Amino acid sequence: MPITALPPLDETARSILEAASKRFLHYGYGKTTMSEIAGDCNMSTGNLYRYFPSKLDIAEAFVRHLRGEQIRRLREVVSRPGLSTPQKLRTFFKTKLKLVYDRFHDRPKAYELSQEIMRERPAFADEWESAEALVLCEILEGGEMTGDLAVCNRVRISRILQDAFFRFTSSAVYYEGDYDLLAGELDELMDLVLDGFQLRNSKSKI
Amino acid sequence: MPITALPPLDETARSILEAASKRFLHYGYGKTTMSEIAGDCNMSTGNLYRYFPSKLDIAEAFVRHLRGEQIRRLREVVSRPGLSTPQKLRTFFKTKLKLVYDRFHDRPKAYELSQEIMRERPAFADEWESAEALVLCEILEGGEMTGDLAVCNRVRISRILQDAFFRFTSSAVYYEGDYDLLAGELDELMDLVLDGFQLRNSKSKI
DNA sequence: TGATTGAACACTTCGGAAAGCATTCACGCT
DNA sequence: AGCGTGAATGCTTTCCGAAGTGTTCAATCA
Repeated sequence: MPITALPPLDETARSILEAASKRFLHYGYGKTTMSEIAGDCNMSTGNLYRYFPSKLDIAEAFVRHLRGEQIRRLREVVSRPGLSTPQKLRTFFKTKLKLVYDRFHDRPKAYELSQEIMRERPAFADEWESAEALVLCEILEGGEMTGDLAVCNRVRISRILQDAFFRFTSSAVYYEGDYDLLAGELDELMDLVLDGFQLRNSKSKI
Repeated sequence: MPITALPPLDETARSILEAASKRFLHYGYGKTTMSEIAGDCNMSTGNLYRYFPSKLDIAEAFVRHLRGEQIRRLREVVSRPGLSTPQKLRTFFKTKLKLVYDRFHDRPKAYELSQEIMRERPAFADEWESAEALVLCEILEGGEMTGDLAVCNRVRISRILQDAFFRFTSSAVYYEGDYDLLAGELDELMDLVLDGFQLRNSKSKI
């Protein structure tokens, strides 16, 4: 099930989500209260619970939305015509770096919200990693078909790639790191990884 | 200047450091007071400041000692005779994974102390990364000389390798990850990286 | 004179009471 | 029945005075 497959929300639920999202983005999760959300929607706090099991679930729905957009974006840049498999892999991770970096720097509340959810709902973090891995798998599959890449255990290799580029997609670094520096290192690591793939491909063709 | 080059400490300073270390390991940094350390050394709190500028500096001296041991250990396993350059690289990162993993799991106070210092003294974290990079550079240099490796910008490649294996040496993962799982992924990533090096080496020989 | 002391100072942490919050539920309203 | 309410509940956060702690320094010691 793709991460973007949200259960459809009725109109009331959507207005709750919208009101909550605005406050989450502006004031942060902790500084937003259920009564404020209820007030924005002209309803009582009790009624919110008819539509969402808890405050955290409202936040999760919102983050799910944000993440869905990210996945869509990654899929989009990667499926642009004329890109070779190596170019796709590079684009994938560079786009991800840029997305996380930008979000961290100019939408700090959204960033903080994601962190919050990931801590409280580890399963959601896993789901998200899998959704990304799926996009990687598709790139690898494309590479195998065009002969750009040796046949491999795609699921496993996706995981290994996620490990390899973890530094550029984890938040730990963004306090210290300047974007161009990170992007430069990402490029060089990608060069090395692609050389690895190239060797495997030429070997497998013998 | 290697990380192990500590300014020599006079006897009083050493006894302070020893007393403090015991308490840090047993009770943690926060739960250890200057008066306790002073009491252990049969002196007044004021006198501690003749030997260390602050409590944090005592802790730093201790962590510096621990880290020095780690570097020594890494250097040792890597310089065992009969190891090829690829084997050295693999051993380096697997040892580091094991060191961090073990410390996190069975010496939590020592781990917490390191984290504390790294947060308060980012410069120390950099120094530590550089000290490790130096060991990597030496491995790469050895590889170039024996022809196992193409000539490269060793400092840069060391950095890239640190990036690539960041996930296995950062702490973020140890909450979730089981050791064998991590070690398995590390091995596969190393396979890929080594394939990359091999391609570069064969190319450069043409 | 250089090492050492311990009281003084400013800052942080702590504990318990008060306020605020997410969540529930018995009850209207339509 | 289904939508909605708002007071009641129990948990968490916030205050704020008191105790504790890192650091300094004028005085003492050897």
